[in-house]
Amino acid sequence: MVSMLERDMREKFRRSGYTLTSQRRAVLDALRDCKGHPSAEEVYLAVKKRNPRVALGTVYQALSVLEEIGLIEAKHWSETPVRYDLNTEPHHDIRCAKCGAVAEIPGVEFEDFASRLQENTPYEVTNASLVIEGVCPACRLES
Amino acid sequence: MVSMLERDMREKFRRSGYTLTSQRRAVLDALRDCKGHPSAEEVYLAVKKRNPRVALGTVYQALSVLEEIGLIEAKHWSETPVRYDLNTEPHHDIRCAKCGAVAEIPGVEFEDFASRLQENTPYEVTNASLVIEGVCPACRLES
DNA sequence: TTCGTTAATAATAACCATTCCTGAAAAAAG
DNA sequence: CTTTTTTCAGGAATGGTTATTATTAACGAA
Repeated sequence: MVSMLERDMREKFRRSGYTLTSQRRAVLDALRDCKGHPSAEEVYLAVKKRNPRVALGTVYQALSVLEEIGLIEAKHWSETPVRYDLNTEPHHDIRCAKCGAVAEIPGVEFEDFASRLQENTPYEVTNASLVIEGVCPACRLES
Repeated sequence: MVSMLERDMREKFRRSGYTLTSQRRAVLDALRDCKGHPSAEEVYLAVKKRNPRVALGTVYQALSVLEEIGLIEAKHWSETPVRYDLNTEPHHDIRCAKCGAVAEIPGVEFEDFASRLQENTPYEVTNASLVIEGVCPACRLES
């Protein structure tokens, strides 16, 4: 059985004109396995376990392509580095300002809000993402 | 007449324990004059016109302090560098992905949405900002 | 298939926004 | 005024990301 994700991936590559190389697939696989929100460096390390010859620059380029065709999403929290996330169900991520732990926030409908943005600007809204920061329960106990 | 902003500024400095130095004031003034959303470098250049001896590092440190005490807001768009904004009325900024022009989007109530976030996560939400990107009318005509 | 063309990769150097470090200066406290 | 603490200027260092270049792989046409 071919997964939903698998078909979506092939379709998006086909439409974009980019080729689905083994490196790009490896980056996608790494993001799928790694449940968290890895940085480019972390993705690089994960990919390297399978294929030691891959270069960090290739991972950056792959992440950029995957984001462009909408398979993944880049989260620009106030701290560097940028972290990446599979672009699956609509959800929001909150990041602990102390320990960096990332959790998802479900059940908050953002799409209505986003569409109302479009009604209030002459710009063509291409991307509206929510960057949420907070303190996780564990870190709250410590302080 | 002492402006609202002036009083707010003094109050926030008093409460924070930081000293209101001429450099920090100059950075705040630069942000007030510069209607756009300047980068640290741009703020540095503006400040330097008045006081050529100021260092770039000082501007970074001042921006960091001003953000910490809530006088300004840092906008982390997907493109570096970080851009800064006076923290006045609640509003959202949209940034053109092509030319970088920034415009405000009014009349979209975000606070209700943000407070609902808190109900859906065990994290203590400290900051929720909206990062919106799009294409401005001028750039849309060109393409 | 084979040739020619284009796209993608590996390796590494370069870039640049930001942070760190040091001694000097200024401000606050006593 | 003296001591203590904070802030600053100048510059070096850091680190995430991008650019460069030669090589390799994928694609298309004959």
